[in-house]
Amino acid sequence: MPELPEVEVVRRGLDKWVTGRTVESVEILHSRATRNHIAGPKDFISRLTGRTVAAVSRRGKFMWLVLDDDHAVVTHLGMSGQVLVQEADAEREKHLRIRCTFTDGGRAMHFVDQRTFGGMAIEELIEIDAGQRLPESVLHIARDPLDPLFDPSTFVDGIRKKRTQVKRAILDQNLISGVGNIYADEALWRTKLHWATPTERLKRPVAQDLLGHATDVMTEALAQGGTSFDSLYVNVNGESGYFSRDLNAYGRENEPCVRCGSLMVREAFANRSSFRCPRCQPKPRGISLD
DNA sequence: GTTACGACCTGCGAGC
DNA sequence: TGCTCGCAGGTCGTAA
Repeated sequence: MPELPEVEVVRRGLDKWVTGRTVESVEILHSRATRNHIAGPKDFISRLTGRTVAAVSRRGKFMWLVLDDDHAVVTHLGMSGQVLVQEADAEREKHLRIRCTFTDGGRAMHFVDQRTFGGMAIEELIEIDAGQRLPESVLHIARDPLDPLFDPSTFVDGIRKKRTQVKRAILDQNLISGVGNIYADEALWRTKLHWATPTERLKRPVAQDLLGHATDVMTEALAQGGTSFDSLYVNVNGESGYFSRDLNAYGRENEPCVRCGSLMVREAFANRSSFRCPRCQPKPRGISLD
């Protein structure tokens, strides 16, 4: 889980270290890392070699290196992806998948991914409204709450029209992007909502409250360099963030709720885990979870 | 059109 | 000690 704050930390690091530099060589060490580049690894290498990085952009958990030819290197970290900026002679990581060097002979860019859910692909940039350009594979992703053009009313109307559980809704990247399992649990805890609350029962103020808490928790996490449970979540220099210390729900099974003291519980949710306080976030009336 | 769910993938820890 | 199994979970394709 790299979610929005962790991806933004990486984007800022890449913007600092890679923007303005020209790619000298590209090495692909695991073909799965470029599986979304339909034309194949050789085409990926030939398209990227010699190109200059003009900027680094992001929407939700997707980020992309804007190239000087109206294309972009779309990057998703998946569950365990890292983009590191390493000294050219640094020792290679065990799970190094893609390596780029630059013509200035400075630090190289390493895409490292243990579980290979992440990857890179080169796509054409497409002009959308507000003069923004997005890669095609990102067009369906909703704006994230840190986007200046994010429209809260679109989210509130959208979630109330859905017919699903509230946690499924806020994990839906077509409705709101950037939220993953960790920040979904934190936002629900702050809003005192059970994860299975039907979206059609959400009153407008509650939906607004949920959005506010989701935005707050991700903004706070970003200020601390993101959340880190282990060495998988790091910035481009390989350093971890500190927000895990401030989590109130995620990963706190059998620990006292910091609000009421009840023991937090972990429950199965959509092939993953969900953490909640049984007192602050009671099961909605009339809902069966069997 | 919308929602739910399985598959993908690897490292780690628990249990035997 | 070594093996098996469950778990972690973001996205996509498919089924309902």
